[in-house]
Amino acid sequence: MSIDGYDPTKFPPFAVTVDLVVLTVRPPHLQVLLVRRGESPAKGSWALPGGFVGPKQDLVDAAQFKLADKTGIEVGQAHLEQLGTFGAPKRDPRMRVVSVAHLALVADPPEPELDSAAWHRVDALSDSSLAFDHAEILAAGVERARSKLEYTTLATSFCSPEFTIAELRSVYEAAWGSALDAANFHRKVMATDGFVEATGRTESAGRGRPARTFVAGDARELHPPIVR
Amino acid sequence: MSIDGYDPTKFPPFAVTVDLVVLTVRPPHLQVLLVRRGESPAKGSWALPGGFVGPKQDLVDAAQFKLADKTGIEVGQAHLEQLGTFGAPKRDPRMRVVSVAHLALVADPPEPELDSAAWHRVDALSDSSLAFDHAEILAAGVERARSKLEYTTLATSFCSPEFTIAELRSVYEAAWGSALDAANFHRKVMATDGFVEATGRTESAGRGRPARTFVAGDARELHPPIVR
DNA sequence: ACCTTTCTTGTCAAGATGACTATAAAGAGG
DNA sequence: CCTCTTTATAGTCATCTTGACAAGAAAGGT
Repeated sequence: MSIDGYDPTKFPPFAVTVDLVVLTVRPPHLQVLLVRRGESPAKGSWALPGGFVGPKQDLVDAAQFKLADKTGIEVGQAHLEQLGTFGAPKRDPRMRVVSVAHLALVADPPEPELDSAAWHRVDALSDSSLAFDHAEILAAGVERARSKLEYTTLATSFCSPEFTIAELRSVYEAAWGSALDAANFHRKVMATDGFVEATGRTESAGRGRPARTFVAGDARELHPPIVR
Repeated sequence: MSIDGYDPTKFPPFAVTVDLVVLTVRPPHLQVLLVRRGESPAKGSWALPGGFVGPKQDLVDAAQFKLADKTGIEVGQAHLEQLGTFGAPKRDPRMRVVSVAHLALVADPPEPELDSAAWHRVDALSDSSLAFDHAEILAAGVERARSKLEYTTLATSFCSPEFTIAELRSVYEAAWGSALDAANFHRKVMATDGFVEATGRTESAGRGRPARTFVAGDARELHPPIVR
């Protein structure tokens, strides 16, 4: 090893993968996309979608590719960010695998084509039902999403392009698992410049007064935050 | 590749390293520990300390080890967290290297023993003066630290075990580069349960009324946050 | 026509914030 | 020893934000 500890010509062998925590909201539930493993180890149990990073592939590109593969969602249709890297020596029993986990937030996803993939309620999963350390990764993803709802405008990523304030509120309620006061939420959202922009149209949800519809604004951070 | 995209027995070859963003506050400046590269590429330029992850070494252990190696700071003496993973295909010209960056916050560090390591003011570094993509990693670390000061009690990690409110305030001022109202800061800190705990002692800084000293409390999050 | 439902606006008291003033407790210098 | 300067800490007050709730608006159901 060089004095810098940085001579990659003699490196220990690692495999690098991406794993995806793909979240969506179907009120009143927060859901995650899981795939059933077809091979050992942990054959038959549910796992996060993931795969190898190609030799010349950027990390986020690998995640984009896997997301499109599993959900049909293309670049720009979903929010995608790096979540964290999980590389405990024994996390995969076969060899040393370092997984760069990514968090994806999607709106109105189609049902998965494959039987081996399905949406699961986050609050109905037990830790032991996921393969490898995926329960830990999922927990990190859910906590990241929950906290980013507080101080960013990311909630709009869970909504269709055009949405009502009530739909936006249902995102918060599903993610946080608690009810918010509709009037105060409305006031708060409207008071934040660039969070949402009115379309001028309305949408009737069947019963009750029709709601005005909005599109996402260009603000990315919330000052002040929406508190849990 | 298996149907899961997860057969690590035929993996593309990656090197995995850890890089460290080690920050400290020497009022009124936020400083970062850099090492001068002794080898090509980028020989002679400054870089973040880092090194290989051992074949059976956990990521955070590799970071701990490097931190102790460069600063003499042992486990538990500093805050250490994973920052993010940087793996662009050409970030190292020699081969594919994925670096798991970590953020360390230390108090009162000793001067580095080696000439090849030194503390640098964060606000006096130009992007082009750092090797590889280390300017990007440093920027991510600084932004993480700045924002965590807002909503966590991490500022105490930059202080000696026993500190005054003014010292705590100087951490915020150094990190954010702006002055805070001493009276309001004092009120805010004292109003937050578990942020600091009084020792009963005082400490004279030469001139002015001596300040009461405190130790870090057991709270980890700030409700409400201290706003920038 | 009336009730129910949902969206939206308004009210009000309590709490938090920012700017500022005032007092306390030390050292410095005559 | 007595003021001046400096820093720490306490207090004041107008303004802003919040949470709880009431009330009006606009639809569908019966």
